[in-house]
Amino acid sequence: MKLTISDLAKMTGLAKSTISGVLNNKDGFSEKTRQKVLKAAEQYGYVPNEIARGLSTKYTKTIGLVIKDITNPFYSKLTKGVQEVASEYGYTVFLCSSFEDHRTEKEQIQAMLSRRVDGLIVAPLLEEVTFDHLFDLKAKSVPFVLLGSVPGLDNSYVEFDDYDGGRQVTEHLLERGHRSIGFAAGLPTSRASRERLRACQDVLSARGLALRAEFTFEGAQELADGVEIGRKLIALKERPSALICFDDVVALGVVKAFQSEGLRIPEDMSLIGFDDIDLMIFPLTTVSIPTYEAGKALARTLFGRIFGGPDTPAQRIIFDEKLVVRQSVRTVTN
Amino acid sequence: MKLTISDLAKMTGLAKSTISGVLNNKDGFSEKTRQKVLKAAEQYGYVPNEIARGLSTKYTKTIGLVIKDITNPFYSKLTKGVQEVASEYGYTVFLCSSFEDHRTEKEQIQAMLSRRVDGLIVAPLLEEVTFDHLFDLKAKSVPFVLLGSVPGLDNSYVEFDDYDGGRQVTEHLLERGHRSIGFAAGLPTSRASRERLRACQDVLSARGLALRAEFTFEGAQELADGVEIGRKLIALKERPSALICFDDVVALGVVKAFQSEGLRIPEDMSLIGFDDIDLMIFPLTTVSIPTYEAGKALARTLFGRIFGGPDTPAQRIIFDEKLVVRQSVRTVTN
DNA sequence: TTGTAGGCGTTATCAA
DNA sequence: TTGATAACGCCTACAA
Repeated sequence: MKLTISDLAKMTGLAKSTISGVLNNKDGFSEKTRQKVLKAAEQYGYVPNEIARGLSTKYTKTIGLVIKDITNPFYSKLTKGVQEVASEYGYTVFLCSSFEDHRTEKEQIQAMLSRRVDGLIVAPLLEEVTFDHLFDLKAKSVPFVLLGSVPGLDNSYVEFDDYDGGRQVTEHLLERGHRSIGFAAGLPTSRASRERLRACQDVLSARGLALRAEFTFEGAQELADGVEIGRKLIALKERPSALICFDDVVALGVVKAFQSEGLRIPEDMSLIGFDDIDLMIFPLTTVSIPTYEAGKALARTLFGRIFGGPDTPAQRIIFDEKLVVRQSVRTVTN
Repeated sequence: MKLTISDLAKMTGLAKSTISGVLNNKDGFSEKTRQKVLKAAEQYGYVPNEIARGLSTKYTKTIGLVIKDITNPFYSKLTKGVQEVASEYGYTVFLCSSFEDHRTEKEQIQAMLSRRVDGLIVAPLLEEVTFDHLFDLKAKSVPFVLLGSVPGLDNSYVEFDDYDGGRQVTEHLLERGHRSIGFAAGLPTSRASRERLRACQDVLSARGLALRAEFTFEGAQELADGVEIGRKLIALKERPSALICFDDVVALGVVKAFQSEGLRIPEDMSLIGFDDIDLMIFPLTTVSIPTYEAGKALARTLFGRIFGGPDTPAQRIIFDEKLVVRQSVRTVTN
C-alpha cells in the first residue's frame, strides 16, 4: 500500500542507498540520478516513514509538552508558542495534560519517553513528595526544559518572576491605601501561586501588616472556585478592602459572584488578578505575563539542547511580570 | 544506554522472542520464565521502544489532532475531550494548529502521516479550492474523523447543528420584537459561521425581512475583530437593534467596544453569541455547544474505526445547539 | 558515483 | 514451552 524506499529503488532501477542519499540531500550523486529519484518520489507520492527513520537515526523529530490544563488560557497561549517554534524546525508536538495529578504527569512523561521524543517541555506540578521523575530525566540525559525551576536540579528552565509579580500587586494595593488585603491562592501544586503569596506576605509584614486567615483561600483553580470564594467573602460580616487572586480566571469568578449579588468591583471590594488574559472585558487590574513568548523560549531552549548535545550549558530564562493598572482597584482614604 | 529487549535476553539467558512474548502478555510460557522476565524488566527499568514496536506492528498508539487555534476556548475544550479518551486507550496525541491557513493544514496532516499516526481528527477549514487532501486520506484508507461534514465525502464526522443554532437565535430575536438585525460572521473558512448566517437569512426572509449589508460583517475571529466591529457600529448613524455574533469571543469584543464608549448592552443594542464559553462574566445570551463532549465523541469514533478496520461503517454524530437566554437581549416594543 | 550489507528494537513465524 | 530467523523501512558505513 504505502510506498517505501525499496519500491522506489525497484522502479528506478537504482539502489536503496542511492534513493535514501538523494532524498536526504547528501551530495555525491550525479544530477541525472538525482532528478530521476526526485521525479519518481514526486510522481508516486512517496512519504518517508519517520518511524523507520527514527529507529535508525535516533531522532524522531518529535517533542513532548506536558502541561497542567489546556483549557486555561495561560497554557493554551504557551502551547501556541511552543508549537510555532516546533513547526519552524519541522517538529511535531505531543501534547499531554497532567490535570494537576502527579501520577498522570509521571505516566505522560513515560509515554512520551517510550515514544522516543527528542525532548520534553514540562510544566511540573509542585508537590512535597518528590521530583524523582525529573531528576531521572536528567540522569538519563534526556533533553528537557522546565517551566519553573526545581530546587537542586541543574537544568534549563524558563520562568516568570512570580515573586516580583506578587510584590508589585501588593505594593500597588498599599499605595492605594489598602490595609486589609485578602488572597485567593491556587492549588498547592502551583509554584507561581506560592511565590506570589510569599511575596505578598513579605511585603505586608515589612509594613507590620499581615494576611488574615479568614481572608485567605486555597485551591482556587477554575472560574467556579472564584465564584465560591466570592460567595464566601460576601457572606462574611467584614470583607477585606482588596483581594489578590492567583489568576484572572479566579478573579473573574469573584467578579461573577459579586455581580450576581448586586455588589460592585471596585466599589465593594478591590480586586487584582494575574495573567492578563485576552478574553477579559472587565477592566481588571492584573499582571501581564508573556506566556506566548515563554512558550517560544521554552521550545528554542529545548532545541538548543537537542542539537547542542548533552554539554550544552543549562539556560535560565526569566520573564518579568508587569502590573497592568485598570479600574478594579479603588483608592482608599482612611 | 537505553535497555533493549536483547539486553534483557542476554541477562536472563532467554531468547528475544521469549522476552517479547511475555511482555506482551501472550500465553504459552511457563510461570517460571514469565516471572523471570517480568522481574528483570522491572528491576532494570526496561521501557519498551514504541518506535520500534510501531515499525513492526504498524500501530504507533498515536493519533493526530488538527484544529484551527488552540487559543480559542472552543478548541481547547474539544482538545481536552480528545485527550482524555485517547489516554484511556493508552494513546498519545499529536496536536497541530492550522492557524486558519489551508497550506498549513495540509502540511500538518502530511507530518502526522509521515509519523504514521493510527488515525486523525481534523477540524477542516472550509474553502472553495479543494478538499483533495481529505479525499486522499479516504483513498489511502487512513482512519480519520472530521469535525463537520465535507460534501461528497463518505466518512465519519461529528458536527453541531449550526443551522439550527442560527435559527434559534434569529427566532429568539424576532420573538423579542427585533426587526433590524445585524450579523458578525466569522472567517469564510468556518462552516459553522456560514451555516448560522444561512439560517438567519432563511428565517428572516420567511418573515419578509433581510439582513442589511451595512449591518453585516465578515472575517471576525478574535476579540480584536469584535472590538473593530463594535466601533464601526457605534460610528454608524443608525444601528441594528440586535447583533448576532459568530461566537462569544467576537461578541465579547463588541461588548468591550461599547463599554469603552459608555454604551450599554442591551440598552443600546442587543447582542447574541455562540459557544457559551466558561470565562464569561457578562450575561450574554448565547448558544451552548457541547465541545468537550464532541471531543470525546470524535476520539471514540476514531478508535472505533481504528480497531474496527476499514469496513467500519461511517458514523455521523450530530450534537444539538441550545439557546441560553441571559440578559443581553432586550424586548423591543414598537 | 553507485551498490551491498548490516543494524536500529521490536514482533511474528516457524521449527525444535 | 522455547528459540532462531526474518521481517518492518530506513540510514550509514564500506566496498565496488
